[in-house]
Amino acid sequence: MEEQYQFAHIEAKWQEIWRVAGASQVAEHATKPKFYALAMFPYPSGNLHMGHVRNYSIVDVIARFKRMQGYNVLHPIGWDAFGLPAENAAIKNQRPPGEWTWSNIENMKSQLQSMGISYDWQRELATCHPGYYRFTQWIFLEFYRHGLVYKKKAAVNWCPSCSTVLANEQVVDGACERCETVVTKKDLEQWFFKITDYAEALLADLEKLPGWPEKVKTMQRNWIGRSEGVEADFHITGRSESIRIYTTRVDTMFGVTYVVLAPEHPLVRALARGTAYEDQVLSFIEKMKGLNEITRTSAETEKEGLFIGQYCQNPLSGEQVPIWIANYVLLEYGTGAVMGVPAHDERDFEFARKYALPFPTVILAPDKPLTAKDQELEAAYSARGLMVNSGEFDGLDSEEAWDRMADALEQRSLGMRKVNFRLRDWLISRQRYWGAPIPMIYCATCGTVPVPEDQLPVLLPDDIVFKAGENPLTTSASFVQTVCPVCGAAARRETDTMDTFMCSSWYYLRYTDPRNQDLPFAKDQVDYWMNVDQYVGGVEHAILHLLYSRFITKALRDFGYLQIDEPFENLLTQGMVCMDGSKMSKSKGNVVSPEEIISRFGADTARLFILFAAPPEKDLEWSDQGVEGCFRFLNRTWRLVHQTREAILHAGETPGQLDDAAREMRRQTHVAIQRVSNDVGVRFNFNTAISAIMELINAVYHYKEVPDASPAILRETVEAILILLAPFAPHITEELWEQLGHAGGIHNLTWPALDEDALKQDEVTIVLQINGKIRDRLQTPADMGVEALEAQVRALPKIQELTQGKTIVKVITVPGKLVNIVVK
RNA sequence: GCCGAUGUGGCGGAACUGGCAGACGCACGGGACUUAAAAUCCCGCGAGCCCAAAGCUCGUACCGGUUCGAUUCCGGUCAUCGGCACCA
Repeated sequence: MEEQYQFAHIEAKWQEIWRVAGASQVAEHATKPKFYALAMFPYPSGNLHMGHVRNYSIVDVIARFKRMQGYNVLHPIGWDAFGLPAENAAIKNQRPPGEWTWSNIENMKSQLQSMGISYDWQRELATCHPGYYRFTQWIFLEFYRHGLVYKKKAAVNWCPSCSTVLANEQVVDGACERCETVVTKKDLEQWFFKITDYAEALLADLEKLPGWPEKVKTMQRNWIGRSEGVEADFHITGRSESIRIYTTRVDTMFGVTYVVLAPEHPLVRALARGTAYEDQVLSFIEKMKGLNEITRTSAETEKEGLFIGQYCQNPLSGEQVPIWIANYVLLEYGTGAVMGVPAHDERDFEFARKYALPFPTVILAPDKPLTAKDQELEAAYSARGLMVNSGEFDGLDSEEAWDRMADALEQRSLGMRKVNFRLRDWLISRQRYWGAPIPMIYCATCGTVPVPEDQLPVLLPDDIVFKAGENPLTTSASFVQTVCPVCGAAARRETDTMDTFMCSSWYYLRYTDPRNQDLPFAKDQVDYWMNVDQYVGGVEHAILHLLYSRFITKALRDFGYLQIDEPFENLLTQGMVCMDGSKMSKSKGNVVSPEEIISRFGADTARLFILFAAPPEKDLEWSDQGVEGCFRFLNRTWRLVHQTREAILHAGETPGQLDDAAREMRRQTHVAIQRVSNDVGVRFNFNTAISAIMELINAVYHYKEVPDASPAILRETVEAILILLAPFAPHITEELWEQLGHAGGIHNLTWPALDEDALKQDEVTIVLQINGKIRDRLQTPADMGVEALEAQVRALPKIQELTQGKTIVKVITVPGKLVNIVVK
């Protein structure tokens, strides 16, 4: 009776052996090419979920494959350990957030280890460890030193439920991306990172990332939102000030019939002061303040506005136009003021129709007759066309007029070309405890003073009170009260902590030198390992994490700490793990726990299924039966080795003379080597790689029953199966490799080389078509010439019958594949 | 509204450069083994015409085009998903 596949025993055995041996530890290497494989590090929520399993299985296959190909592979893991859930748990349990976090890390670490992933555990890091966040603070200070951090009072996004501010990127559909509470606006003094200084570079360098999915690059482009336009001054009639507007359609400037300011625009109150309009204006402003962000900025909200009693002058036409305020103009974008061109802008059109403002046409559609009356317009015309009613610019094409009018404004010093971005500066302050404290001190005499580098880290205090709705750091007297590093007087510490995205924007750099006590990373190490050759994670980070990381990398490069322009060479965004058509989530109750699957079938089965069920970038539908199928496959592999083991152990070194069946078996082995190498190494289609191995197993099951099956060929095939399968199912293959009498470990082998000669076939099947429709098939020698083949095909009775009475127009022959006879 | 992606059997998916549509797996059906069941092994499995076979016809969301030949290329339509959305 043959031995059973005891996955639990085998997996525990090899995990211990690998752990003791430090099997995946790496250091810089003088000659081997390096490869940096990275999965987005997890938040220590407490338990691994299937999304993690998928993410880490994908990267592990890549890492193991690259190792076998001779690369020096860095494959690290760590914990994105700061954040709100720990703090909420602290409030609930009245225990410190660190306690919750570290015990979660411990638990998830053992779950991760049960998956048999080839991490270099020596490099493990956690962002909540003082040895790490010390350098998060260090980076903050570097940015401060270089003028890329500033503090300003602004109307910021506030999540009432999380009681903290949020970055623009963390507001999704007007709600908090974490808890989905509707975000409000609050005027607060906050710390910002000047990501907008890098807007142009962040946009332009997307071109340097051919290894990124187009989808992610498009999302970043949209988020950065570059637009080319003109700023122009409309002089306010009877006053000294001007209103500066921003427009991308300077060519429509002769069609301006009003100018609109955002209600919050600083000029508004001044312009209304003491006029008959003042009361109305003030109450309109109040009304706008009361609206939440979603209704305020939604395109569906009806446009609403108010004339404020003043006029200004069109800088090009000289015309007087009324000044309005309206809800659809945003203070934060451009100059907070726009010109209204109802005939050529959809929004202005809607607004003008509501308030009976005129809409003169200044650009004619190419096919539109000049007779069309302005008031009969049914919609704004926003495309290019012929300039009319535009003074000296009449008759020009609108695109040419754009440049001429911009020139005219610049010459008269009434305006200038301006590039605008939708991207705003990154708000990094958080009114929370469980994050890296912002290393700044407020002194009554010296002002805002950075904490000196040698005083880092600014440690999180323990003497705090956790209460909902309050920043816990403000309750720690020992933390708040400090001395000024400049003058030594009593001073107050900054009590805000940093956005956790700050911590996760540089962790991939720390892995290259994780225990450095003096610097976030040493130059030679970071230069050796960076950049990340393959990064894998969920598409939900397309903007937040991936944009911030690119920014931090570029800035650190400019400070002289890095040589790279971009952190992540290749990016793979994996799909979600779904069940019953929707993403597995606790709230939907459709979760399958990795722990349960691993205990029932083993880690190898779990890994294999999650890689086999779908290509990595697509969503994956969970199937319990599919898991069982993969388990069956591994059992089949196990039995195959045990059934052929005796023959293999006694096989001679050389196969000798091969018969047809042996040659065909050998061919199939090398077809599989070719396919798996390409699918894993080039295409990242792990599902088809696994299919190819399954096919090879099916083939050898038949071959081993053939009389006189060659033991040497059996050995080559079975060993190839194990090696090809090793990156996917590391434990079972390691065990079976040992059982076949090999020492030294399957994962230390070199990836099998392809024997091109073995792929050659003596005979091939040729498809015979008439007018493109398949009529027959023909076995021919593989090396048959085109003419001989065509002659043979024409002579076939079936082909003769089908072409009888018709004229053969031409014959198309694809050697080794098909012959198509075109008849009339 | 704009941008991007996707659409193939009962299901997950394959077909890499325009050349045998449906590999591989799941489910299902049949058979072998077994006292029996499980496990395992073998065979079948897009639809229609047909008792069946041989054979023929249709078939990759829909309509059309290019081509000897289209799941693949081009134009249009529809549907689903994702991102952005009063950004001037």
